[in-house]
Amino acid sequence: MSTRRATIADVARSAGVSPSTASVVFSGKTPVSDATRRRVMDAAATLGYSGPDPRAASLRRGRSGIVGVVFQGPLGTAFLDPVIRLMMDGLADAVAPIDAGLLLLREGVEGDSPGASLTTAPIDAAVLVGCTPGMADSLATLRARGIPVVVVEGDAGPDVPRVILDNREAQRSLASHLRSLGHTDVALVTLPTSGQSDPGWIDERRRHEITVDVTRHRLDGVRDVYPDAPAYAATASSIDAGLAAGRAILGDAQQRPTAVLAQSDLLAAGVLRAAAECGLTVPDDLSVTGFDGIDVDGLAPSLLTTMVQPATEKGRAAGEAVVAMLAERDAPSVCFSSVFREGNTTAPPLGS
Amino acid sequence: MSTRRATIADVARSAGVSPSTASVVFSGKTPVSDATRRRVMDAAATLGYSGPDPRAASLRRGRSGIVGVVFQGPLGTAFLDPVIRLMMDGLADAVAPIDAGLLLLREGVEGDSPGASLTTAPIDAAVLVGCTPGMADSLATLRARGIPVVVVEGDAGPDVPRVILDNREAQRSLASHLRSLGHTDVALVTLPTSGQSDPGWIDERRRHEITVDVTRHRLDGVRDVYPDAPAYAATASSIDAGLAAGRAILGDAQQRPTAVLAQSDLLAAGVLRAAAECGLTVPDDLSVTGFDGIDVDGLAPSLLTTMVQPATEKGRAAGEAVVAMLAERDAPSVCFSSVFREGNTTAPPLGS
DNA sequence: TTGTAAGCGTTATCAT
DNA sequence: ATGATAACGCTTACAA
Repeated sequence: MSTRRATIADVARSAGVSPSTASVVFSGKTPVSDATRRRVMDAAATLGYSGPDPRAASLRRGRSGIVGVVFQGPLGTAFLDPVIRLMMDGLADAVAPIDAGLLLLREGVEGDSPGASLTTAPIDAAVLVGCTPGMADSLATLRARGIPVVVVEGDAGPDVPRVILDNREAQRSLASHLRSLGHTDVALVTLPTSGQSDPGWIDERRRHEITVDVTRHRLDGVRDVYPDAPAYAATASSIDAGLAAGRAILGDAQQRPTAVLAQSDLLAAGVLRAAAECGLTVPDDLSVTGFDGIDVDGLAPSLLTTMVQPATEKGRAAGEAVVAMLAERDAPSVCFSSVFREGNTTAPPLGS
Repeated sequence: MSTRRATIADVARSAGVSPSTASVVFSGKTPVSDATRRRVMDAAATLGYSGPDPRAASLRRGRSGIVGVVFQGPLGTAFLDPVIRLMMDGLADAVAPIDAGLLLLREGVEGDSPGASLTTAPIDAAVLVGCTPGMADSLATLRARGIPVVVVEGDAGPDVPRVILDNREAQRSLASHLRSLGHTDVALVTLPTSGQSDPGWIDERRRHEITVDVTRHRLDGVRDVYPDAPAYAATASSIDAGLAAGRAILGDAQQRPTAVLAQSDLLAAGVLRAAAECGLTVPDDLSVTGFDGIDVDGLAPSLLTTMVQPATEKGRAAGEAVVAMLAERDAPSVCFSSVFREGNTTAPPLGS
């Protein structure tokens, strides 16, 4: 019993066939006689050979079968967002046909690159998630390596296929819905305005410092209808962050809006809670809208009036773009539409 | 301008050095004179060479720098569990020093293996998450490939390092707490009893079909104190599943327990909601305990009485085990202890 | 259907 | 500090 693992050459020799034949038995790329196949498999079993070494195969093929998924924050944080989770499912689905795995990558930490994964990961393609401050760097790195990239919910220039949502229009629909109900005094809760941002009212200055596309576009959508609606930025897309924002918005009984537009369902759930704290009945005293159309665990029987976005589809589209690019085909950018869903959290303002 | 990408040999030639020297400039494994380094870097820049091809490097080195993380269900579902998310963070942390990436892998689908990722992924080690039905198969595959494995919350036999929790003892602490408060009539809500299971009461037969270690051990912990406590199995660890279970348990006003032990905080949050539906005040009319000690988004101001488990630490330990094994060192199994935390959801039963 | 041969791009070892 | 050389284990034209 030798110390080194058997190679396909060993198997071939032991089976009395050529290495190429043995290779083909495993890859199935060429017909092989049953007798030969059996001999090879037997030899493999005997030698404890469990198939071609993926490292060698990927060098030879020029492909690793791995797609990188690049996030900015801690992984656990990224997956807090239900939309991201759904997207991952769609992505996994779409790359399954080419048998690709998903490698979790964190965007280069600022300054140095200690664990320079982006520069050394054996990936065939990459999916950039979200429009992040470091995206430009990541993109440059990837491009230098000649690795195809697709961006989800971000803008990486004309040459990079993107998968996006009609954020502005969708958010505008929600605002229009409120206006048609008769609301004139609304406020909004936005997603974080930058990678690292404090909660608080968005003034003119801060308005111009919004680096997160999604946040800006949805804000614009509201402003299309309510140009002067005050906006409060949350620190994350979570119920707790929404609760905090809701308290800030609803705290002053003298100066309460009749409706709050939250930029995500999770935030809206928090606003709902804040409303309850303030003794407000939704939708009678206050209307609340969300965004995403996910199932917020534990929110029932409330059903948010929201825009349902095809999150899984977005991931699938990104995956399909990757597959296309790896097949040397063109990958078009795609923009998905969100669908209005009326729940039980919106109604005409009191006294209208 | 040739069509093929520059290799390290091209760079070396262009810089007037040997390939080995150029290689060393990039790997930093051996001192190189400043002048030489500069020449090589310049040549690389000129040729658009962005560093060694990871595929070739990994073949040569015998290492890919990738650690596989094996789940059973859809990725998005796995990440629903906050404990898993935290574990991923710890894991990512622990493998960062060896600059390893995390590859998401799904346990072989039943029967055939269409996208046979486990058999062909270029991974140096693998982390199996949870005790799943298919674990034995995955393990066999990995073992045949000679890939080191560590299991989190599962049992893969004596040779496989494991990272586990004192589930039974921890759950027993909670039960003891309730007993010491005076509760004699308790019920419990368990995690799913198998990969695919319906919700419902656990009878003697089903009791023996529990394939999920965590579920069984925590159940045992309760039974150590309350041998006859009825148990209701949830379909998932979520607020909604806990709500459903809570309704089943609390629905009959004539036959209500005075306390419910849920096997996860999310489930407990659902039970809390069910209690509210039934008009019960917690903890006066009903005591509820959780398990995990996570921050349930939106649960405040309720604070569950629960066992706080070091989820991130578990991931870190798994990562450290991987690092050890890759360094040919022994990786010990570790068992973490959970810490009792008294919240505001438990109290003596009414009239005691 | 099977065999021959030529790399894929690196890096480790051992000299110098 | 640098260079020559030999693998690493596999796949795929192409030939037979």
